[in-house]
Amino acid sequence: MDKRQFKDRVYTILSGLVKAMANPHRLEIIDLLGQGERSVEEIAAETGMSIANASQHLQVLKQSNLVQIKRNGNFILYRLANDNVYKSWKDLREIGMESLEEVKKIVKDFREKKSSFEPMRMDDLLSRMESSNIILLDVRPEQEFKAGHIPKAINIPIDQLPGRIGELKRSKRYVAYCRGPFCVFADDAVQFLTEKGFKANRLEEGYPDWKIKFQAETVR
Amino acid sequence: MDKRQFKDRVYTILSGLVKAMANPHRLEIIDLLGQGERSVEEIAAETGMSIANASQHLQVLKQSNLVQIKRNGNFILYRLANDNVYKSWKDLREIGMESLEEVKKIVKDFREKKSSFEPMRMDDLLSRMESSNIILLDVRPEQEFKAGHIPKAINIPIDQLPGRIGELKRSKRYVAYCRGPFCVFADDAVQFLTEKGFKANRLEEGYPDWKIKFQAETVR
DNA sequence: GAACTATTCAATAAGTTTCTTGAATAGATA
DNA sequence: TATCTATTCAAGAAACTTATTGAATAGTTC
Repeated sequence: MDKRQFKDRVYTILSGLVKAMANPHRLEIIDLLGQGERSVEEIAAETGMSIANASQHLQVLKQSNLVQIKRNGNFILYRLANDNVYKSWKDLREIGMESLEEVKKIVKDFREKKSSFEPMRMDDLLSRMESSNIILLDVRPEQEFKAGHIPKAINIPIDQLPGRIGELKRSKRYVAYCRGPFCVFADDAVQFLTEKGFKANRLEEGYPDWKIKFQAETVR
Repeated sequence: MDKRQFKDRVYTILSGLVKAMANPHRLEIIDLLGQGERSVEEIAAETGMSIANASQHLQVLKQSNLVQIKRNGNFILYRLANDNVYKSWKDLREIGMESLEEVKKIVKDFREKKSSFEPMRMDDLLSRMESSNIILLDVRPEQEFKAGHIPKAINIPIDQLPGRIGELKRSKRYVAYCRGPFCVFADDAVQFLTEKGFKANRLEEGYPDWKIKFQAETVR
């Protein structure tokens, strides 16, 4: 095998991997599976796709070794094959968030309606949490919180927030996080809390970002 | 704009970015541009493509904001738009190197003909260089070495190596590196040095990987 | 073992990507 | 201003990708 053949083969295989990610639905699936395993039905419901279409896209991801399956009763559960998959998605997402004006604008416009405060970055949060009166609020569904969360966070799922507002204190600043930058639970929480007179920001990143940043070694 | 519209738009734009990377030639171009800027002609020559085809692929990368251009005399020079682009490619590459058996096998088979020693990882290298008698050997063309290299490395371009073998000492161990894991200059160097009775390994990673790992702050 | 149910498969039509060829362009040099 | 040269554009054929539909499957539960 000569140099050119070697390169052609390697780059062709790797481009196959990239092609498997190169679809809006499949990116959304990868982002969702960053939360933990899901059945085809759940994936279809959360992403607004038909079941047959979700299944087809999941086959593409499976054939490229980006996801793996496990049977549980009547359901087949899909999960990301390893942490590198989410890490790659995160990097691609960050190119978009940092250098595509179009993405920046859409995200900014969408959030502007929900909050006048800037989102907080994870690096800032961790340094501020020590000394200040910040409370970290995980607004994902209970099951996801139980599967893993940022230390010291309290869990009030977004749909329970109106009923549990009494648990919160006006003297604190609340920083809400959820699944990632494109998850809107945190934006909804910030909007609701701000309207009720609380101090609230969203965290730019979500739980999976914290996990790959700080738990990489322990997870392996 | 509702939640679903917001997500559809963001994921569609980001998938456009991923699609722009989802081609073997374009991945090779990104990898090459990790070394520094290049003209269309140089890119075509180094990757074995026709000029028209290289140009067409460069247009795709440019339209997705992955590369930028600069005119220099008669030539148009292409370069990566920012460090995140190489970082994303690196992560995708690493999924392949770590979890695609097919990639692992091709790389292993190709290297086996060149060397019986395992490649050294960057993390190992840096800890060993202090105390041991390792010499780091950059076998890229002189111009690339001058544009940036790993500290303490000496530069002997692969095509000058046979003529300059007298500069090397048999008491040392030589660790050769070049552009990245799929660059074969280092493999050729290791093969040559081993045949001449020197102790030599290749470094798994290349210069751009060192750069984004250790120079990220200074470059920004 | 029968019935059930989540998931996959197969076929199709519309849209997209790729490479090749040869012509066109824009900018630099003389 | 004319010439030169690197790069881009345009057109077309072949090969992929995608969503939809309805049928098939495989594994579980009763």
